[in-house]
Amino acid sequence: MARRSSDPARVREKILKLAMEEFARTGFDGARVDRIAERSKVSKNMLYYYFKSKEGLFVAALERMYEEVRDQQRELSVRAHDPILAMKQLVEHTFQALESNPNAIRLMNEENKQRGRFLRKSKRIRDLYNPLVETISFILERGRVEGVFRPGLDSAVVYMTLSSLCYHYLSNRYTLEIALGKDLASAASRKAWVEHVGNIVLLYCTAEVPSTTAAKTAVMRQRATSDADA
Amino acid sequence: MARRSSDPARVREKILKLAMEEFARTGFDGARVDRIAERSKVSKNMLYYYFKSKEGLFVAALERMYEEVRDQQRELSVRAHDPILAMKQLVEHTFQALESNPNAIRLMNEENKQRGRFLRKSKRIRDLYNPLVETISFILERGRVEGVFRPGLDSAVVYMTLSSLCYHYLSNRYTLEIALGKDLASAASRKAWVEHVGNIVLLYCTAEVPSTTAAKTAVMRQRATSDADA
Amino acid sequence: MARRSSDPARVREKILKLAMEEFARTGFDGARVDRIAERSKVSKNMLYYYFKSKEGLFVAALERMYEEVRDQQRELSVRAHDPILAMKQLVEHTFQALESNPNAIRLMNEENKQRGRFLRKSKRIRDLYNPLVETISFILERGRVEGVFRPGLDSAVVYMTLSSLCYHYLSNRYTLEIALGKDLASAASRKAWVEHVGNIVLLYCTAEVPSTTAAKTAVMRQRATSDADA
Amino acid sequence: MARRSSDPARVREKILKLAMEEFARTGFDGARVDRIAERSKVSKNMLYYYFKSKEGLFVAALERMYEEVRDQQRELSVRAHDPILAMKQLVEHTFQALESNPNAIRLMNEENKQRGRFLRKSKRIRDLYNPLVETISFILERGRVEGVFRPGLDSAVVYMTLSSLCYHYLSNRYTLEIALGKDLASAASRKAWVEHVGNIVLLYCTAEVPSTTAAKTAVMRQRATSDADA
DNA sequence: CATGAATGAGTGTTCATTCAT
DNA sequence: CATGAATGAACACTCATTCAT
Repeated sequence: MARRSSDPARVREKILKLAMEEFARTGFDGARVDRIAERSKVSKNMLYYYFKSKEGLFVAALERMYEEVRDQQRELSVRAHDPILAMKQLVEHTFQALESNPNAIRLMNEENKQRGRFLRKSKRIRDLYNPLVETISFILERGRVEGVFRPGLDSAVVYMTLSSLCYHYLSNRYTLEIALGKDLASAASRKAWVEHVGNIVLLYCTAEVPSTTAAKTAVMRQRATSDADA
Repeated sequence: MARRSSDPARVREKILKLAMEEFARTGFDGARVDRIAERSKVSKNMLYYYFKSKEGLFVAALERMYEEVRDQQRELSVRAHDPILAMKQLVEHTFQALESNPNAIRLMNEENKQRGRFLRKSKRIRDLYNPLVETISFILERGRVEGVFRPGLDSAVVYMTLSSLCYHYLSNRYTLEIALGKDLASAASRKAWVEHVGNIVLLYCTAEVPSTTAAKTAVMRQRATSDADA
Repeated sequence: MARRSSDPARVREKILKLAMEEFARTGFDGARVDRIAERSKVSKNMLYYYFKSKEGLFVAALERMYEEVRDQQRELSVRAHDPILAMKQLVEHTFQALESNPNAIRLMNEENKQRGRFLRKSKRIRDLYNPLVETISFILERGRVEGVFRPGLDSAVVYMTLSSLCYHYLSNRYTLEIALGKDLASAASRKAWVEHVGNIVLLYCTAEVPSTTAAKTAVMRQRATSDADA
Repeated sequence: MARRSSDPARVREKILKLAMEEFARTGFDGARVDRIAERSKVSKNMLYYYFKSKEGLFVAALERMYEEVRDQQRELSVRAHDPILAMKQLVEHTFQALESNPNAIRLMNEENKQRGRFLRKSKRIRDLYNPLVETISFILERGRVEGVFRPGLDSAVVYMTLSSLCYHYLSNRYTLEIALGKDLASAASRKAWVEHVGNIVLLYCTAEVPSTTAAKTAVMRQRATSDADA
């Protein structure tokens, strides 16, 4: 009913959404406050009223992004299945999450480019634990108990391994294509890579444990197929 | 006959060097033409005379960076040794090369952020083949012949695997540290990761080939040690 | 029936106090309405409710300042003593009043800078008579009757003389220090100046009246001492 | 012949002139860079090209003003005449200089309001000696030798006395008019004040020296006339 | 009386780029 | 080849003021 736009929380939200897009698309330096204001149909000063500065807006956008990622990973937890399947699904899910969230990748890259300077300003982000590592721990433990994974595996190492392989493919697509002369955007190419990542992670988790022969063989059979596609 | 001003090629070189630094440090949008001019002690007009525009300068800097990377990889070719050792050395060398060349990482990230927009403008870069993939092919072939690596391995996949794992650790250090709550900058941490990458790549190359037992066992022994460190 | 919020008059007062400070410190243009609101812990709207505009607030602050100055001068009236002593005390008091009231100086300067534009808007200020001039009249008259001051002295001229000499020393301290290369902030320097002003005013009031020899000699004795200090 | 405006020095000069006006009229905070740029018909960036910042421009304007004042006082030195006449002329000249230079007064006031913060930034200003004090020294010395002035006079005190009395009349005209209910702008009023200042300064210089009776009597005769006018 | 949210014109400053010499 | 001076659009940010509740 009011002439002025209704709900402050809604306005904040709209600004934040558009800010995430702008910052992801152009980086912190490339982002234009004017553009964010214009697109969110809010006058520039409101933007400063809510977020105090361009930096403040960026930090808020980062925080929101981290929350979204965490929530997404929380709801899609794959604790149910058998360890090997669970791990494969986890890889797939991680890849898909990153793929469907290009803004997250770009914001993280931006943050790394700035040497974590914005991260350091946000208590909220530091307190956002990553449920993925926990999920991995859970799967690793079950696998160990069931005798398909070897003992002594570090969930952090597994996390870094699979996320590096997923993230880099998506993040560095253009320079990889130059280096390899291949198209990485095709569905086939992506599918093959996800399978490759799953294989390699499982290989690492099952390696050298004698009784895993059956599992490993299954894994390798899949890999053989997918590698041929790539 | 010679003028006192240092010859044009040298000037170009100096500009390029400072431009690489500036672009790597601050990204394309954050980079300031004035700063590059000032630091290279060349008037701004010279900069435009040689490179036509900020974009032109960025492309030239990218080209130069790719050449340097290629040359570095060429001279350190590890074709000599036995396949398993060669692969391990290749991983180490790749990591070290990236680590000692943070500008290269940042420029590549920048280029990916811009969706390859500058890359596309440079014929020279597209023509720059990457000797690393060739080296990997060579090692894989020798490994296959010697019976330590399984057949059917794709050098591109191996390349992507090892470079993802090395690159991501260095490039995304800050967000990884947030996600894991660990310090990735320590020498111990880096060493453990390089060994982990070596292990995982070798695991992939030797997997499921029955006769590789000896090789695999050797690999795993090392891994056991390094994993304990991490 | 009473609301918990402190009564309007008190709020007005608080705002006014903080406004005087802000306007004195930074001038009209430098003053920030937000800052005044924040410091007086009153919402900006209240400020506009009470004073209508930034100008209105400034005028109110000016008025209040003039009232304070007048009240201060009223309560410290020195009508009691013998004329020469009274005049000396008046000078001292004037200097001290200005010195302890730097805001008054700055607000007056601001007002003069604006060519009296705000003064003209305030009937109240125009109606505020200055008791100082009256006091001077009183002292001059008594001095004339007692034969120590010469006749025909204009209280306005005496007022302007002594206030110029006191005011300027305090108001233009920084540029005077540049011009003279001296420190005017020291206690010794200030004391010497006040004595000098007293001497000069008395010299003017007693000049050339033959029978004043005694008074003049006394004055000069003091001057000799204080001039030596300066 | 050139399309772009001819002489850099001329451009700088034009900017400076307009800047002095703007700063004098509105003070530092009230001054608008845009306005200065527009009036001097120079694009805003040129202004920053030459003076680096609004502050830089203000400091430059202050410097220029001090130079002008010094030059003006230098050329009009009154060292020639007999001491009493010389002093009277000096007072008149000082008053006229300030009166014809309202920008100087306003810039000095501004500088004092800012507590000398700009002055401190300028080595040039600190090095600009004030020839006025020297002239006063000269006159005082001659007066002492001729026996019309008493010995032990401090040129700095005389300088402060006369400049306070001249400056304040002009600088604080509006608040003085309020305090006194008089018009200070009229020619008669100004003339009377200048004579008063002359009288008072001479009184101070000649006071209590027995043999000066003649001189003093002359002075007082003039004063009697002028005081009647006021 | 009192408040949080909103406005829009402006505020000092910077940028990549070009011109005349 | 080389330079100092110039451009103009943009940039992040701020201000006094007002509206709806």
